[in-house]
Amino acid sequence: VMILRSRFLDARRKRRNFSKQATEVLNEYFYSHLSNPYPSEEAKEELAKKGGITVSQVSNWFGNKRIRYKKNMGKFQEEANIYAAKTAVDATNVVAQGNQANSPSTP
Amino acid sequence: EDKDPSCPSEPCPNASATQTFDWMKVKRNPPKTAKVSEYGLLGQPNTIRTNFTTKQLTELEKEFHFNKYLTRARRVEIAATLELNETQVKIWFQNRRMKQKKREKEGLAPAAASRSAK
DNA sequence: CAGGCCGATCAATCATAGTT
DNA sequence: CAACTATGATTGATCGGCCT
Repeated sequence: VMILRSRFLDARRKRRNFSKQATEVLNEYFYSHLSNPYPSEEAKEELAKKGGITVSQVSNWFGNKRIRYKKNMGKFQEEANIYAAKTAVDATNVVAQGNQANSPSTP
Repeated sequence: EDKDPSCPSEPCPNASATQTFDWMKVKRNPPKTAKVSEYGLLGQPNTIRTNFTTKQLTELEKEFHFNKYLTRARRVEIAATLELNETQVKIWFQNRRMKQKKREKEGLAPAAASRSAK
């Protein structure tokens, strides 16, 4: 019951915020898949590559993002709109029809 | 205690643009680590995750290096020695193995990257 | 059918980086 | 510079699936 908070005084926690681009890539995926923000292992690898971080970091990011998002959805509305608009630009190519397919490469 | 944690008495009028998907409603059951027989009666169930002491972690770590997998007998023994549930010991080993695997994986990928750089 | 393991995830918390 | 917030990582424990 003592102050055994010395659980891990390890210096392994030299956190460094992700690069702007990494966050960009992650948020883009998150908000464009808001209905199911659970990237597959393959998707995580790709996100990791694009963001210049590790797969574990991608997993951590999504884990934290999901929990924090649902914890306080209101706080993310603004962010959601920003990225929603971003991904929308990608579809403005074919303004002729409302194509819902958002998976460029799906055999 | 049968109540609906979400929207007590209204069909949830999805406010703005973004709606509420299933994953946002996911709720985990509270840890059953609680032991009604320990303090006399319920009241303060260990609703939170138990914090292992440094001593317990040290012992578990030692055992892990001895054997990555537990035996029923070993488990009972360790649980008794460390004053933990057999389940807690079991779970610790499972998590530990996953952690080990993760570390190995992370320990190889960077190696391959530095290989080309050198 | 019960019990253990895996892989993924949750959820709470720690410790620090970045803001105000 | 202190106080507060945002964020990455850690970890005990849960969930679903598979195997024995």
